[in-house]
Amino acid sequence: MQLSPLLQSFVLHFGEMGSRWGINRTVGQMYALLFVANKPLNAEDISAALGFSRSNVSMGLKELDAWNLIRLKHLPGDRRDYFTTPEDVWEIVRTLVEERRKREIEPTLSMLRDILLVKPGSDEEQHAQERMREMHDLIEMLTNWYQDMQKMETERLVHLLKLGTKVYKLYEMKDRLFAAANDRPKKGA
Amino acid sequence: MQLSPLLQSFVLHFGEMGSRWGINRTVGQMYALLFVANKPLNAEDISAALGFSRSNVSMGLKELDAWNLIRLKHLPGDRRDYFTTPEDVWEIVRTLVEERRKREIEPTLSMLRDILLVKPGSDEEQHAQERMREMHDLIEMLTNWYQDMQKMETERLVHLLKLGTKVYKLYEMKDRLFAAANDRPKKGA
DNA sequence: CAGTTATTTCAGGAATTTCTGAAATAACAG
DNA sequence: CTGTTATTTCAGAAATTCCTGAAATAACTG
Repeated sequence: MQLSPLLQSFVLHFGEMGSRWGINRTVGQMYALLFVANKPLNAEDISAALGFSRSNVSMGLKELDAWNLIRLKHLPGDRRDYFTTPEDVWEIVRTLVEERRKREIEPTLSMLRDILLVKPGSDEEQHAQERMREMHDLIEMLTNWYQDMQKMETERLVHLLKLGTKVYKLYEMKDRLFAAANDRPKKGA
Repeated sequence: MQLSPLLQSFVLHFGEMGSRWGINRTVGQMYALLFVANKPLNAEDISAALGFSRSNVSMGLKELDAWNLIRLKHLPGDRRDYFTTPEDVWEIVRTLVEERRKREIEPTLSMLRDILLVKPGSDEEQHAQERMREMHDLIEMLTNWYQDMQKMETERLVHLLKLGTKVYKLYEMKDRLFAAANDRPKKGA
């Protein structure tokens, strides 16, 4: 099977991008292919379309499954495994972020917390701990924020993102209004 | 020069993390070291502390400089180059995100836009384009949102992040209030 | 059960990335 | 200009990551 040039360039680009983000190039290509495919694909399809060995495809799919990024399907009367990506692109992004949080961010926070418990033995160590504290607090703030957002349905999240900083200006306005109201003497007080 | 175990574990951890995010392990370690150091370091210091060859340090610093992640300093009466990371951790994160946006996100958006201009030659291609459109729109929305946020001063940004979804609930409340007001018949209408 | 098809595993070869030492360049001092 | 010190460059060695083919396993079928 030969990919059309249109699919080809998409697939190759995502292979490259993957490799810049710590994802194996061929796994990136496999995912790109599954993402744009208009039907579930089996390992043989992928192998043929991308020209990788069957075993490489098997390992790639295992990897993608471990990241919870693909869905296994079965076609009636066919015992091969077919795969798709989730329909919803937002779900894909959420899964990616969530997995990286679990695998990389949490261990990092935990390492930082451990080191911060050690009593510094020198000025150098004390300064290092101050820096690590700053890093810890920043990462924690961002992940807390993300987990808060994570709960929203896509619709609302999109709305909120489109508002951008506008929503904050409104918030400041509210604060000013209340401040003004509190300046006025209350009836009967 | 030998690193204290406290610094050692931080530096090694960040080397590992770097490599999972597409950053060379030794470059990650160099950055971690510069980040926690209580004074500017020169290439020789780094080389000695981490046990890398002088030339590897030179290339690593060049790389970090290309990412705009380090600052060059000079000490009076010393013609060697000394380096630090920016004081502000938020600035570091912003620079990282901004550089990746320029290097990876923008080319991806541009590739997607190009492909989306091609007239689909089959159902397969048409479906692929629909998926790419979804991806394009999502990435564009996230980067637009980020660039909006990017403009805020750190203080305000932190405040907004801490509010999380609360700010959105307030926004919805405002909408409901206005809706209620509009339901009431207007005087003289 | 034997035969067939689908999938996985994994040792080691291939490809890529990273790192080094030696040499080149640069920048200054006397 | 010569000598000294700092930095960069780069070819190839070293290390790591990736990929494959062969064999094993698994899951069905008649």
